Amino acid sequence: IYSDSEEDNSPAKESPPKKKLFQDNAIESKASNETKENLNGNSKELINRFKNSEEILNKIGSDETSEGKLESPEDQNQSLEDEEPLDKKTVGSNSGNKSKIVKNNKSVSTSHKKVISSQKKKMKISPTQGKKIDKEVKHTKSKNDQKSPKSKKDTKSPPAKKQTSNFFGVKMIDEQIKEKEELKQDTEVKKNVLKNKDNKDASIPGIEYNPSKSKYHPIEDAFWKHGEKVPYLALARTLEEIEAVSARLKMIEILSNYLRSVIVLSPDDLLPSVYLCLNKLAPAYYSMELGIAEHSLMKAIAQATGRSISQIKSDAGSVGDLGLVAEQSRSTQRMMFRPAPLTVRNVFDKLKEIASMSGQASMSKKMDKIQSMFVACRHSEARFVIRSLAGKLRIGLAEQSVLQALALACTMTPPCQEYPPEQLDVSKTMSTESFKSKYDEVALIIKTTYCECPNYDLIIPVILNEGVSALPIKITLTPGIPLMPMLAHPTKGVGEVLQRFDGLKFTCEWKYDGERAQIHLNDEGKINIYSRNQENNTGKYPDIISQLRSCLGPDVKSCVLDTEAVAWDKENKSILPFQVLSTRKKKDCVESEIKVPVCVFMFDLLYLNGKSLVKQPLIERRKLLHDNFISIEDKFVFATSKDTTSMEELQEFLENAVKGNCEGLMVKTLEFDATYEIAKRSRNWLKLKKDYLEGVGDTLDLVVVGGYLGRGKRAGVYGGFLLACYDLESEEYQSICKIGTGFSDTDLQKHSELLKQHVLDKPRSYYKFDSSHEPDHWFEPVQVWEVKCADLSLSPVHRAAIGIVDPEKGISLRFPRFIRIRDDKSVEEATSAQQVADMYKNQDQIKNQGEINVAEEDFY
DNA sequence: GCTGCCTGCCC
DNA sequence: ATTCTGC
DNA sequence: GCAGAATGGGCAGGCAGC
Repeated sequence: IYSDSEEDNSPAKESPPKKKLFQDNAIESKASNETKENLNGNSKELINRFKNSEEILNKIGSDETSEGKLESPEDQNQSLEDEEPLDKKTVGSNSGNKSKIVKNNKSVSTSHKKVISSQKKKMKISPTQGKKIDKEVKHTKSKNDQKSPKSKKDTKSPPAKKQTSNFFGVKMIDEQIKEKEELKQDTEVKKNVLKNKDNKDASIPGIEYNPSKSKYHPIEDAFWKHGEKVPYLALARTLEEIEAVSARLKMIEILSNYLRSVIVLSPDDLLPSVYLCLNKLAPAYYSMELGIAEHSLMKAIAQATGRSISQIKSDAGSVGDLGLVAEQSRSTQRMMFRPAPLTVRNVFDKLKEIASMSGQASMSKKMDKIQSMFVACRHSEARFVIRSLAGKLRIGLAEQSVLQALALACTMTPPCQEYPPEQLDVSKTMSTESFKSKYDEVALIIKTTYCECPNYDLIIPVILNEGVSALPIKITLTPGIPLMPMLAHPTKGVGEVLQRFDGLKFTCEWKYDGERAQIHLNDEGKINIYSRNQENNTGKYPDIISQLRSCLGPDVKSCVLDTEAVAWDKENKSILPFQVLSTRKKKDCVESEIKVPVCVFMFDLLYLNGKSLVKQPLIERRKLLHDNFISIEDKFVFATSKDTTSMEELQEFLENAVKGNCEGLMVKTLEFDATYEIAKRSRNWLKLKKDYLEGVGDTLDLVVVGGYLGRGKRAGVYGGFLLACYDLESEEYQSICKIGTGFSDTDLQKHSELLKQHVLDKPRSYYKFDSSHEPDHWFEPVQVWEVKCADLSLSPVHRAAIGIVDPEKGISLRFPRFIRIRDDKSVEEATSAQQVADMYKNQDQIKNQGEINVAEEDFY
């Protein structure tokens, strides 16, 4: 493995003098972006690529023209209205450089002001007060930043997720008022922001619904009556309260209060309520997709509000959340008729309808549907409807907490009682300890059931009709229904593995770079295959299905196997890269047409002949696996494993796994804590990969050339960046990857502060990139970052080392993450295109393939 | 019928 | 996938 | 250490628009 960091440190190495960057003579832009010939990137091609190093390639349209066009003119007409003073201040305190920034990014900054202004109006806060909010938001931020280590505790400011600070205005305001604001005030203002309601909204029944109040009464505190449909506003209010809190126990309590009301008053709405909280439509294996995401959603919002897409887009950029944008846009709308209030079931049904639409013109039908929902939204409903459509609720509560809340609700207010129920709050009638132990018991039952049968359509009715205690009897692990898979924790080295499993028996297995495949065989001989996320992959693997029988032992009637499906080169008996596997067709595959064969590596057995094995330790499950299944070359084989506790052997085994084209190792206890009980612990295994090790793995030093405005908790800073390597030959900065992980919150603050001083109004002519990666802001090349990755890949869109390994494809990074700033390197000393190409060619998998090719050539 | 964009799902 | 953070 | 939420590359599938 080529690790450049050390070599590069020696300044002796070619360090090109900073010079002719701006001489155009040398630039003979080889960027011949004529797109062209196009075979589609099919698998055969990829395989060939690994067999012969010369081939034909396909190209996805490139365009370097992205240089010029920055923003559409329409945004520039926005009136500045009453924010003028704020605007002036913002610009005024900028140094010359910065005022240019503001100008260049007019669309972003003006529209942002607009959002702020609408917030102000909504809150009925005078302009001065409004400014104060901005200040204070920033105040906490910078405080966090400056003395993070020490004052971490007292900067208990509202969570970042609620902040919508002005990206550009922030700094100067901060300087002006840096003095003495109390954090307490800050918190209070924040609270007001969240609680304050529109006058217009004040008349809406249910607006005061508050599931977070203490001693919540499921009947009296609800604002709808027994037998009525649950108003969507009740759920929206619940989600709002949850979002305003960061303590998970509190979130669970809030949600459980809402659920208690639903259970008592409107049990039929429990199922849609749960689904809406999870942002799911159905079990994953039903393959129900909305087919709507950010782009379509922006279009829908634009249409519904009569604004332009680019306005919506730029608001989304500065606010960091489409849901909030929608909520704010909506309030400016005047409506002739007030549509009927939304109900929970109503919203859920509409989402399902949207998902079920397909075929010609389905997109515009979906748009209509979204708009009809949108105009019926009141108060915060729009925020959550839009987020549901976007696929993320982002309230700090998800699957595990929903299950926990369900458990709490069912414990306090047991389902299936007559109305009015006798038991509304069981915790009042028993000791704290006995309540707690009952609660734990219920939670474990619900979670276990869910893990063995992740299907709320089955679980919720049983809870409602027969109670939680019926779950373990009625709903059990069944072949044909996927179960949650065991996952693994990353570990930083052999040392950490030995430390964690100190004194325990454990086994190590090669970690294959393929796709998780859970293979089910039921009593009737029916076979199903599920992905790691319970998607139904049965139609994707007819080859596995037709070959499964040959690997079954004589006594196997039914089973569930845990395996990894890996692209397989039969001739050379070797593993092909993940990228090859992923070119396989996904739907309705026909065995005879399969271009990428797979080999299945079996590593666990979860069910055999009618019996669940999840409570058995791995050592037993593995024995059953080996006793009942037969290894078939090229088709079904057991994962290579080794039981050892010797550090040296472990190390060596890891090296071998990497040489064998594997990612690393999986390490699992055999006896102690060795069951497959996901509900108790879902990451019970360890994974050990080469690139986790400190100082090992591929590391590159890359130049930051662009930034993307952050979303959610990254609103107000850049959430991701575009990185480039430097090509000495052409003096180009060639895009190599985007990066968005590895940063602490402080890192992000600092990066944003620095880089916003180097914003360009258009990319430099020597930046090479694909238009699909156009950042929100371009930067001057001013900083080098050390970045780690797991692999280098040939990329259809990135341009690094284009023309060296492949005439039309550049190189990109798999799993890129930020390590640190390299202040000791100038941008021209960044990893070069040639070095990138060398690193690509030096990868074990490429070399392995290369050796085979060489051998073949010799043979002929 | 072809292409490009968007989406969802693998990692 | 990786990584960071509040609890 | 869990749970959740930020974010990555890259593929096939599907629809819109030509």
